[in-house]
Amino acid sequence: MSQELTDHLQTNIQLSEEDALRISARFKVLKVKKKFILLDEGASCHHIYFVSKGCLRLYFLKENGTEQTTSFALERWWLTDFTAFQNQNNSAYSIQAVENSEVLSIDYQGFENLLAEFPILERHFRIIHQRANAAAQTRIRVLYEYSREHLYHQFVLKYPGFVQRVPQYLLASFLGISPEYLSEIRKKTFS
Amino acid sequence: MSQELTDHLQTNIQLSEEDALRISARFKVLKVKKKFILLDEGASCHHIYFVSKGCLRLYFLKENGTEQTTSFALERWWLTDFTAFQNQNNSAYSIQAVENSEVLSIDYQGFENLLAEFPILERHFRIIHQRANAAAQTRIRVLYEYSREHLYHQFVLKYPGFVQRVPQYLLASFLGISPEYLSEIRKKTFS
DNA sequence: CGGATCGTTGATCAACTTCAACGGTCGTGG
DNA sequence: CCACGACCGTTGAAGTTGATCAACGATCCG
Repeated sequence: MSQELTDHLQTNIQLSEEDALRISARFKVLKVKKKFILLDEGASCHHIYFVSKGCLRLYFLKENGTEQTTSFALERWWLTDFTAFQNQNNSAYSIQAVENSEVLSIDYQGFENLLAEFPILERHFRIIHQRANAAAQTRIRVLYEYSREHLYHQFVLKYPGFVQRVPQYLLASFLGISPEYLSEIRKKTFS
Repeated sequence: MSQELTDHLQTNIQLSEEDALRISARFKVLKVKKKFILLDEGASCHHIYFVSKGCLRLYFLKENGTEQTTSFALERWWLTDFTAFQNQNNSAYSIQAVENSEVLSIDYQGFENLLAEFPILERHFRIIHQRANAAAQTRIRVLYEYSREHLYHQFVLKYPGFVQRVPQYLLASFLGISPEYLSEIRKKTFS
């Protein structure tokens, strides 16, 4: 039973406390330590995850062997490899805990059942996904619009607290730059 | 009344022909010529668009004055600046017809009313948006994973017919490269 | 036919990567 | 609690990728 999930469920729709609890009970609670791997690239992706505490990251292995982080998920974010989840095939990404975290998970069938039993949730997830889409549009835009250096400065301005929470090499990976270059950028900034 | 829309609406949900027609009737039909601008950057974004025939593009103006295309929408795709649409404020993008097109549009309030009257549509759009999210995840991934040159080759392989439909400078813009560099890539390819 | 737009070419330049090396720090086992 | 090793961040040199600018040829359309 997670307070974060029941709160979250009630943000977009009218849902009784009872129903919120009944829904919340369908999720499995995972308490994971920093660096724990929830989903391994190549494994079948049956679950969707909700972060109730902590932080996860989604990443994959590039041809040159380095890890490329494509997203972080903080409290109250949903995360999975949506392509694999929908099509019920193997994941092209891994998911790892960046901090000690509490994560709720539900598998594909459980999720479908939930939507069938509580059709009001269709609206909730329609809104969640529509917003995620808006965010993705913006994300793609800034990748086109700005230099990597500018991207770093923007990120620090936008998420000042978050920069402290992740090691620098993960931030570099997320921004799509080498740790060395990020180091150079930071040096420039402070001098 | 658009055959494309009624067909599209019936792909994810059970919907009677009558209801499909009744829904479809709420959309305004726009027949636009190539290069016609449906939405102008900075204008208020009240509508969401469904492409029934032809092709649209979403783009914005970069600081250096060049246009950056971030997506194309082909038949049966939904398109808008989702951030602006949701929040009912001004658009950060423009939308232009790439070819002579037929487009259906509905404004924010009309869309909300439709969802209220036909709640089954929540499911339809939940699925549409979930899929769009999966696509965005993949899009972001390839932007990180591959060189611009590789991106071009992949694109040609994946959408061989589409490359013929758009002028080369728009393709370059979408790939995030200069027309000159695209020209160079093509030269290398054929020699 | 004439003008504007589009694609190409080559030269120079900026952004960012790669590699190798070094110093600091953190956590773990003795 | 200390010592050691692994990992992390930094530095500098050399190399790549792709942008920018200017000029020219081709093509499309009125």
